[in-house]
Amino acid sequence: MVPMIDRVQASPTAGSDENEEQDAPRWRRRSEARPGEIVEAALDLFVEKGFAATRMDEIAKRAGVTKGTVYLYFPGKEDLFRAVVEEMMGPNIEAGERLVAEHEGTATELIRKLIESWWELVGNSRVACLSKLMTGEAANFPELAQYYVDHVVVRARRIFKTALQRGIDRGEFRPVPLTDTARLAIAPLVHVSIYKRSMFPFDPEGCDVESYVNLHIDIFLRGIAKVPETTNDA
Amino acid sequence: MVPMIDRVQASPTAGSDENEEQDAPRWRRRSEARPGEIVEAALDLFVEKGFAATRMDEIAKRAGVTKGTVYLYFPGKEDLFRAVVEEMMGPNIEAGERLVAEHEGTATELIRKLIESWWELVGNSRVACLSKLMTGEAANFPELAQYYVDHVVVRARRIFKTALQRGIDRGEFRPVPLTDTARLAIAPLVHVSIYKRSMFPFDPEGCDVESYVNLHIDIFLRGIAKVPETTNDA
Amino acid sequence: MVPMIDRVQASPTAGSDENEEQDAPRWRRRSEARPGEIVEAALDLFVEKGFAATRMDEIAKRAGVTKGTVYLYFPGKEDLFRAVVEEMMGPNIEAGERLVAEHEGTATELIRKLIESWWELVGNSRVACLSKLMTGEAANFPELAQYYVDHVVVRARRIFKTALQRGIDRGEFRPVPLTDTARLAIAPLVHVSIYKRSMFPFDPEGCDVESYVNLHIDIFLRGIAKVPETTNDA
Amino acid sequence: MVPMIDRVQASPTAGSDENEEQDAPRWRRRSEARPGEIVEAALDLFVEKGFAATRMDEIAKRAGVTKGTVYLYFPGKEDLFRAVVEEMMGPNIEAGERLVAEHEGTATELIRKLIESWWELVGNSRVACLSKLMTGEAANFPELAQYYVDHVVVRARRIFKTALQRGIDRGEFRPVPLTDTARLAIAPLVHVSIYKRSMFPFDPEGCDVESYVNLHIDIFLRGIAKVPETTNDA
DNA sequence: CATGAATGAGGCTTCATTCAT
DNA sequence: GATGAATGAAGCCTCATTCAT
Repeated sequence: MVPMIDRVQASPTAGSDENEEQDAPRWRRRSEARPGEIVEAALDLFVEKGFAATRMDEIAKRAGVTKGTVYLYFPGKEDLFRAVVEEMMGPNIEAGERLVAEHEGTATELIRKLIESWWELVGNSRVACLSKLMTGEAANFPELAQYYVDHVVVRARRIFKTALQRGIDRGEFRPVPLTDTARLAIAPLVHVSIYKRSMFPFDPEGCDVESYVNLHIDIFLRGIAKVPETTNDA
Repeated sequence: MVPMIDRVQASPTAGSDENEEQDAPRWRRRSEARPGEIVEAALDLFVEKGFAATRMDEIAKRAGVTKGTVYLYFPGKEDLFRAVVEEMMGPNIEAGERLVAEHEGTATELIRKLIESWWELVGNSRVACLSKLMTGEAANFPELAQYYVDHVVVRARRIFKTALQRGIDRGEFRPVPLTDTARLAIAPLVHVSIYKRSMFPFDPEGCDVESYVNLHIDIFLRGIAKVPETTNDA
Repeated sequence: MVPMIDRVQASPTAGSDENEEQDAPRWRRRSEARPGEIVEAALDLFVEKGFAATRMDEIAKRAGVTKGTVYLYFPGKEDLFRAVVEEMMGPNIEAGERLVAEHEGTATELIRKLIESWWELVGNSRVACLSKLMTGEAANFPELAQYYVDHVVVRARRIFKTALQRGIDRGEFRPVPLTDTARLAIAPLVHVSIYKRSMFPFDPEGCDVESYVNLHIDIFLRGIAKVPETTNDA
Repeated sequence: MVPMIDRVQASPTAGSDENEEQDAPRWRRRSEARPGEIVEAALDLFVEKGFAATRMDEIAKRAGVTKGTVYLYFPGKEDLFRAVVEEMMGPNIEAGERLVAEHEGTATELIRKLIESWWELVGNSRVACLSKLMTGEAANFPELAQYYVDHVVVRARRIFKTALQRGIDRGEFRPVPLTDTARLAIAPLVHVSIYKRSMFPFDPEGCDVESYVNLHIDIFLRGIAKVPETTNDA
């Protein structure tokens, strides 16, 4: 039983009015924070090991509680999983949508900004875990997969399609097919955020994601840029 | 590719060691084929549902045998998993390596050929499942992940790095950083082959992978092409 | 009977030790009533669902308190069960014993009175629950079962045996075997009070217990009555 | 692990072709008998301790198998319970129905025969356990209780009602209310068969059920017999 | 006193694995 | 070889019990 340690790591900002001294009471009432901590712990483990390979005990221990406590807040393992997914699928897409709506300037700049802020807001945060999670569990949770595709994947793609269309209209981009091009704008980002959470520790060639993303922006924008005469023959 | 199954069912006369006489069963399972069928079945299920969520019963049933039979060929579930992974990580990289070694012509052409044949040989076949499989199970099978990264990921990347270097040397490509650019050449391919086995059934916007891959080649090659004067400011 | 509950809610001014001042709560639960309410709630549920299938939460909720409170009054679930049983096995037999001791008149009248008053005092009240409870839990609480048999069953049977003996002595009844006849006098009563708490809700043919009991008295008394010459040959 | 002993006790007639010598194989294939043995074991324990208080391990051990084996034949504990109940509610009522249909002779004789054969066929066998079982679990398995009442209780009562009506028509019996009288004919039988499985071990006054049943027949038949002039006023 | 969050032993159930046939 | 009944360790979940507030 190491609740203190875990708890301290999980909520470093919690406030210093408790657990400062004395002889370790078995537990402490903190009901408001609990569900959140549990979801966090569950997210980490589900992403790392998958749904089936994650034991409820592990989740509980990482959240600084015991098995039974998890069941005070979630009816079962699947419900916890759903809660994790739903929690992550919150308001993150909206930022991108606002960016597109409010942008004034070239579409080139907009695309650059979208990719950069996607990485900042999403790719780097725990929300990016969602990609890996859903990729692994789509077959086991079809209705969640559907929801994820509809509310995250397609929506994110639409943002890029809008920006691309604007660029084409303004004469900045070649007339590229919107859907697949949007996919190609996003694919390297999603891929790297999945990769980061799976193969990365084993890859001997390190990767500075920042540079990687910038390189992607560079190549991608050049790749779709309007040119006077065709340089390549494809 | 499913070679074992095809061979066994499609060419009943091939192995002449035991079906030569008697009352003509149309074909007879050759016992040597068994492990192959089991590995095939296991691959499908592991890829679809993950290692932990796949039951030995299912694998056996899909392979057309009973649970006990699986244990005649594989000491345990983990061993079967390793066998699956190892079977897939076979000779597929070599084709690419030969392509690079033997290619005569522009690097642009080489890159195009590499991507196209990657898709044909790998991305389209069950070997591409490996990406999804390893992505999901890396944390649970670290030594396999390490092996996979070393023998597949890094090696594939090296092929592209070689081709890129050649293009830079010949003045076809801008001087791009090799590793990340190689990653960006591959990322959309791996991503789509993973996506195809997870979210695809839920994506309302269909995807013609052929066009997608060609579009990727097009944008990518333009993106790294040498240009007389800078078109974009990045 | 539910005396505790009635008293508490019906006489808010009774205990003047704590509700004398302030903003007039209409009534206030007197802490002495608590254990009684809990026992009542527990009885209901134990009888309905059995000991093992009854949760402490349910008992607490039905008693209007929380789980923790139950443990202020009873050390554990088994202790609560024992308390329930002991509470019910109180002074109810004595009424019958007094009836027999004080009765002046025919034994026929006495038997009739015993059965009628048994139904009024016992069969109709929650004490009759005890039959069902002990029947179901005898194997799980042997020492309680023993106590119950000794102090309730055998004692009740003795009452009837005494009455029967008196009737035989006075020439009202045939010389019947005392023990089994006493059993036969009681069996339909116990049976109906158990039945009422289990199958009754499912029985499409309703049952007016009053008539049933009177019919039993009638048939039973005719059945043991002394007759000049045998009508039946058994 | 003591499977042999249990198995030997559970099926003494099984046949001597096995387990005679040698070094005790861990288990032996006997799939046809298994479900029956498990139901038997489950019945015993459910009757003795109730559904909730009976552990699957116990059932398994008494059936001479292990926990997991039970789940090869029954999907879960509740299903096993249902199977037990349904198994017992088989063809036992029909014997009574045939008896009534085929009887030629006095209604008095018929009633006597019904009660006697009820005890032989039902009261004495494991089927009588059903009464205790359903009495205890009615609230927890309402649909089973309903089924039981409809197919056993009401049907058995109808048999007696028919016999009573015949006796009244033939002038053997007084005009008694059919339903309640039928109940009174059965109540002592059901009660004793429940009692036998709960309080009996604790009752210091032994009970020869044979005599008890005969006494019941005697008193009951005298009680409903037609008499020249009314002796009692009820 | 009363609360209810937290605990953890114990039961139900699954499933990888074994082994007599 | 192949089978599938049987096993039993391990995971999910419940709920009697504890205890800081």
